[in-house]
Amino acid sequence: MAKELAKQYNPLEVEAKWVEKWANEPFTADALSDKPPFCIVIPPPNVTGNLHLGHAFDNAIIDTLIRFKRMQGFEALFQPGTDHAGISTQVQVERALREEGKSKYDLGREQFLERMWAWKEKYGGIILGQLQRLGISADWSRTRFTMDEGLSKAVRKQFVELYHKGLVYRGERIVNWDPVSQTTLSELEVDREERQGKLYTLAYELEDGSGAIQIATVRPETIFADQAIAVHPNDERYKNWLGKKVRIPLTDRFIPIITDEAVEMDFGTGALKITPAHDPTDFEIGERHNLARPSVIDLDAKLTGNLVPERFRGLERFEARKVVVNALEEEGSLIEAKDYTVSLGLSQRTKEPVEPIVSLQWFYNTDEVATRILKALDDKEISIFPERYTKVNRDWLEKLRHWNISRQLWWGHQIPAWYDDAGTIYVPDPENPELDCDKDPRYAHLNLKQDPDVFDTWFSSNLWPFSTLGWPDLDDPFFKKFYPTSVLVTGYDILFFWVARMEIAGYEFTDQRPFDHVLLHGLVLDEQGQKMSKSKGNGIDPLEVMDEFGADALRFATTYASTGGQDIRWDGRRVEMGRNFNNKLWNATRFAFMHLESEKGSLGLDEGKPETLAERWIMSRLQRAIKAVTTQLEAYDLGLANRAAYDFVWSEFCDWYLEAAKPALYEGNARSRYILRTVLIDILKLLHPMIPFVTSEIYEALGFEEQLGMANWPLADESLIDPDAEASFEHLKNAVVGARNLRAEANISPQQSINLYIQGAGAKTLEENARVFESLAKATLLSEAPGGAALNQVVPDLELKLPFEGLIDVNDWKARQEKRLADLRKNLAMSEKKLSNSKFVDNAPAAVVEEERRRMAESQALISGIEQSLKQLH
RNA sequence: AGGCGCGUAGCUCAGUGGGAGAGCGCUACAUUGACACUGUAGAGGUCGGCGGUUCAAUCCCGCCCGCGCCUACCA
Repeated sequence: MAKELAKQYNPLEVEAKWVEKWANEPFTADALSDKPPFCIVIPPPNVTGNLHLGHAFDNAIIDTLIRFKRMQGFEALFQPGTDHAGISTQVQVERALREEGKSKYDLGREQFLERMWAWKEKYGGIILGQLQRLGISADWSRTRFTMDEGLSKAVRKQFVELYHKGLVYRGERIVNWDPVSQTTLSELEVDREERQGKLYTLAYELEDGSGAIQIATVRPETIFADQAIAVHPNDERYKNWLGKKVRIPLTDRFIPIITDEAVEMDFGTGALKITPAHDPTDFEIGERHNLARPSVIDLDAKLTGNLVPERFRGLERFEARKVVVNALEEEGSLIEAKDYTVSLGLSQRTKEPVEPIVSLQWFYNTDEVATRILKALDDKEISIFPERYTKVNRDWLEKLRHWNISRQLWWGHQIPAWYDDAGTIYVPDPENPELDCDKDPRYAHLNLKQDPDVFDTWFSSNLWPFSTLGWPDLDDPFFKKFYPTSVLVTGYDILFFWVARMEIAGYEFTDQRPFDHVLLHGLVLDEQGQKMSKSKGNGIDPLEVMDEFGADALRFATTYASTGGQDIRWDGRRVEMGRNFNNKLWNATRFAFMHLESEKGSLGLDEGKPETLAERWIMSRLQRAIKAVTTQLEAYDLGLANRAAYDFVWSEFCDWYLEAAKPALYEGNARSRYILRTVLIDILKLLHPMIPFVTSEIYEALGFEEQLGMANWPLADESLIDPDAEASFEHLKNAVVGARNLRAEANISPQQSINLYIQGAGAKTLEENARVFESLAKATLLSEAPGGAALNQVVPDLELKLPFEGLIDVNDWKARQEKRLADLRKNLAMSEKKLSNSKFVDNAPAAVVEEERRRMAESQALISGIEQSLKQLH
């Protein structure tokens, strides 16, 4: 087992080796095993995307949980895959085409899709390779893609069944149109942004010449599609005008004045122009009053149609606004134009202002299933971490609108609906959903054309937790074993987009929750606390980070920063912290190996119980660390688990145990070597889910054939928890720190050994562990108090005397002691005040009162000790 | 307009109803046989402000100030 380990840990070499191993021999899951299942499906990244920090963060968390559970004895499945990501993928290919001077229409649908698939083949594997670089233990033999055959069947089944249940329907509704990508968008794909605009007040003259009604609008270019002017039914100002007709400015068309409760009386003039085809609110008002909804804006966002005076036709909407406003001013219909902040809807993908248009689209009515999910959330069928997001989830479900599931794209699942010449809809039968209607003999006499549109991408990724496991094949062993999945881990920003829609699909199609738990984490922000985005160019490339510091360092930073669903401001110092820690672990291992080598092949270890104080202490502390890390990982508190492990390894194992064990180890003590090895192995196990590479490498170097990821998670042995040893070791530490402090005060060089006399209640422990103490403090214990000049150091239960004749800055030393005294006296006063307060003594728990008494005694002892040593100075 | 989160050491952040912690940075030492991606000893905070509950508040409650995010059909 002896291995030469480099003095400094080199993650690149080590990680490359394990990346290859885990890619070629992935952690496969056995659907038929007896072990309890634990499954997490990956939030599928865009198939042609590149790894960014959000992915790295998310997958590091997932993999930490997966590896932890696998070691705990669960049959763990990390289900990987990618998403076809309709718009953003198609946009990429169209951009490439444009560089060739072509459009998708030049190629036609079939050829264009061939290009899309070629693109997918070329770039589709990149992000998975990048995820492998992170060391995630996904079952790569089960990689899925939303447009795989099986998953496509699932989507088709979803649509067909919903259609026959009457839950998806085709209807004319107002939708968000992106004139650039030429498709509709769901509410969630539209970002709201505040923009500086104008609020125009326009006068509409009454037909009878008795005056004019004034309305306020930010979109004067849409007046040509106006169908009415609406006022609030209670609005006294307009009572006498109801039913009268007014003329639309710049035209000779007249529209009625109606009432509707949606109108806000105190906004603007209290009168609202109703343009059903170009505004969602107006559309609803129009529906209530059976208004027509003529459109005056086409799909390229240009003014169009007979209602538009000829001189305005063909103008782009924003250009049209300027021209129309000028004309209104000339006509005298423009009363006022004041600055106004408008909330504008922008396409998430193209950043173009969205145009509300009336259009024939497919909608999914989720009202009923939403009610069911709300109950499930109340019943805790699904638990969300952090808990507060449950309410956010609920609020969204409560005011769900019907979901527009059709997209005017070519890349995706084409809608399996056909129309005959009369426009009648044909959808496959639920019993035979794969049979296209135009191939169905029953319809052979008809001229059927398939709907050219595809489904919203989320209308396939909502099935992900079960479509990846084999659904709709209910007998698929993976579906049976791993569904419902255990935890869904993702950023809170896609709670609505994806999580809620998986809940919908899960209850609709599998009649149960798709996951037991949802773990939502924060977003990774840049150093300034801004969201990272391509357009801002403020992104950090995780691949560069891994190349410089190692994937383990990045993963360390990730779990370290993962607390309570809080956003994470990027701070490279956390990665350095991880790198330094990995190096520390590596070097502690190098040290351990010096004492674990054996020429004869046998390690010659004494597998006994811990005996010395240091051994009892470290074994006790180890049990506590095991309990802490386990509990915190189980509670998804990765940040706390990380800290518990870090502190134990660095501040206890390295700083104290290794140093305390040195005398025995250098003598070759067989039990010390055994304890050292035991603790090291458990440390590797505790750290492995967070930093899998370095721990796997060391574990292998220790001579284990089975890789660490398959090893058993350590169980705390309560019998090894030893409060006496912990208290005694505390004395030892206090004494060592006190001695080092004395040395520093006296300006004695670290190489020079010192003599020390120690008295007090803790002195016995030190005498019993003289060798360890002398080694740690580089001191020799004196059996008698020194007669001459000495420097004193008082610590709890101990007083140290350092015989000292040399020169020191007495005033400096005195000043420090005085400051310490002042602090202690303050503490003492506080303790006295509390203990003399009968309410405190009566009400506080006995243990707290007892602790206060102990503290008071300690303060008193320390004060008198320090006072004495100050006196002796004179 | 509602909802949520945040405000703790110079910086980035943990944390708890019973005298506040980490990493980095800073000061001073140190290259003894794991590690300078290191060790040792230090300095540094009235835990945003004001009230309340409590024997006890940085932590619970209320109000206020600042920052951020998410929802919303005021044109």
